[in-house]
Amino acid sequence: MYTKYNIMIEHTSISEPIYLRLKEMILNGELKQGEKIVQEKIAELLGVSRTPLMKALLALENEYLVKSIPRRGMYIRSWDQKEIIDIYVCREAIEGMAARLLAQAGDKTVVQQLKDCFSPFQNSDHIDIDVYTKADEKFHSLLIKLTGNEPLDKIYFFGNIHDKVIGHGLIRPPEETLDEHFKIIKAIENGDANEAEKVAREHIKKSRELLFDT
Amino acid sequence: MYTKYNIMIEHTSISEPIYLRLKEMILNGELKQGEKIVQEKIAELLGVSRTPLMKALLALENEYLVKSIPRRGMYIRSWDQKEIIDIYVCREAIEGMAARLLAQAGDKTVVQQLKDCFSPFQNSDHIDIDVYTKADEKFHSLLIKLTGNEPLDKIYFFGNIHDKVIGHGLIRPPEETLDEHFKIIKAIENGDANEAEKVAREHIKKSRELLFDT
DNA sequence: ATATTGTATTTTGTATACAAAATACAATAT
DNA sequence: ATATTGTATTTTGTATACAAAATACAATAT
Repeated sequence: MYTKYNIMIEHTSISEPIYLRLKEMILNGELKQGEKIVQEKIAELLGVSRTPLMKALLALENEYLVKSIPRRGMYIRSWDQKEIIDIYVCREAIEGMAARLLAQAGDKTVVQQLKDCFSPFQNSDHIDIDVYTKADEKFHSLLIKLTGNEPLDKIYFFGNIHDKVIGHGLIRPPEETLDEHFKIIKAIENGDANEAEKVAREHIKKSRELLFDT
Repeated sequence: MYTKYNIMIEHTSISEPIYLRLKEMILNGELKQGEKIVQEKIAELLGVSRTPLMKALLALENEYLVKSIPRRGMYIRSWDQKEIIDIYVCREAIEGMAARLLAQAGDKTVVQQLKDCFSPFQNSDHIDIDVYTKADEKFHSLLIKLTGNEPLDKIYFFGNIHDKVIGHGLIRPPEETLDEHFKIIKAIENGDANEAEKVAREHIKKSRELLFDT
């Protein structure tokens, strides 16, 4: 037990750091898929009470990372093949629309930021997979964020699940996807909304089709 | 105050009825946009404590109906013009994809259910606006639900905001939209995925453009 | 008259107590 | 040996207490 109410001044509420820690624990596998979250246990582990923990868990439930069964408890979510495909279909719709919006907006700084994600790999003969994976994640979340459409960003919580599902790797090699990324950026730069949406969608679709041999 | 723990056996938790009641209160205007939710007040009004109320409020926050400002409180959300447009853009992406999926699925019962929404109005010379509004809401939520894509349904919480925003009416007259609805259904029936997505999108887009003269 | 400060009141965020439900597991019956 | 019942233990859902932060508002200074 610790002295009440006189520590922790770095944040507005402890729910937030709890939320972040739990998310980290889920994504890096400290908490395993299907595992039950016994509230008292996790609360003690994190040195907090159940109230802010519950708040964090509800937020994670909304992001599809935690599943609650009433009166039974909260569980780390696991995804079967159908759910993963369904999530990729959502991504296809969301990212496609994002690419369209960016193409319509015609903002040079947007194009620059997207290019910056991949410039380190452009003339490199060996691409470090871990670095590229990070860049890829960055690119996809940036694509949504840069639209400035807050609701669109809010419904794009699938990015997290993505790299959890495929186990910290890539579905397809950088040689293949790097070019697709540039095609998306190019279409945005050209202000070709239809093309931007089309290639953004195909990019996601190809990965989905390769995840399982659909 | 009421006797503890021995009433209310019709549901697994009281958060749920609280959630439903609050949602109703927000949508029918009992709670006004921008209004602060003083937890103790609402909890007393509903005859519950702050704990399950908070749970309900967090769920509503995730649906964009409530906005939380840390340490300040929870407020009924209000939407400015940009947000409403952004929400319609999301709907365009989601409903467009839903129509595509249904067209690909080629399920006759799906088509029938969609037709059933509007069959009462087909040969009628006078359409009751309230009845038609209900049918319209039903159609749009059904379009998503029938895909069987749970994540897609989860991110489609904008339907609520829709009729809140426009004040329980319709943006465009039934004469205009009824035909569009049938066009969407027809494309789904024909299994024409591209056409289905296209007309579903145009349908939303037209309404968006009419909401404000964009 | 307006701005500033200080105090009282309200409200939030968190911890905790406790009843009811769920679960574990031993004792008993088949 | 397996199934069933009953009891003990664990865990959840809810209410509530209390500190700290936010707010309201009166008293004082400019």
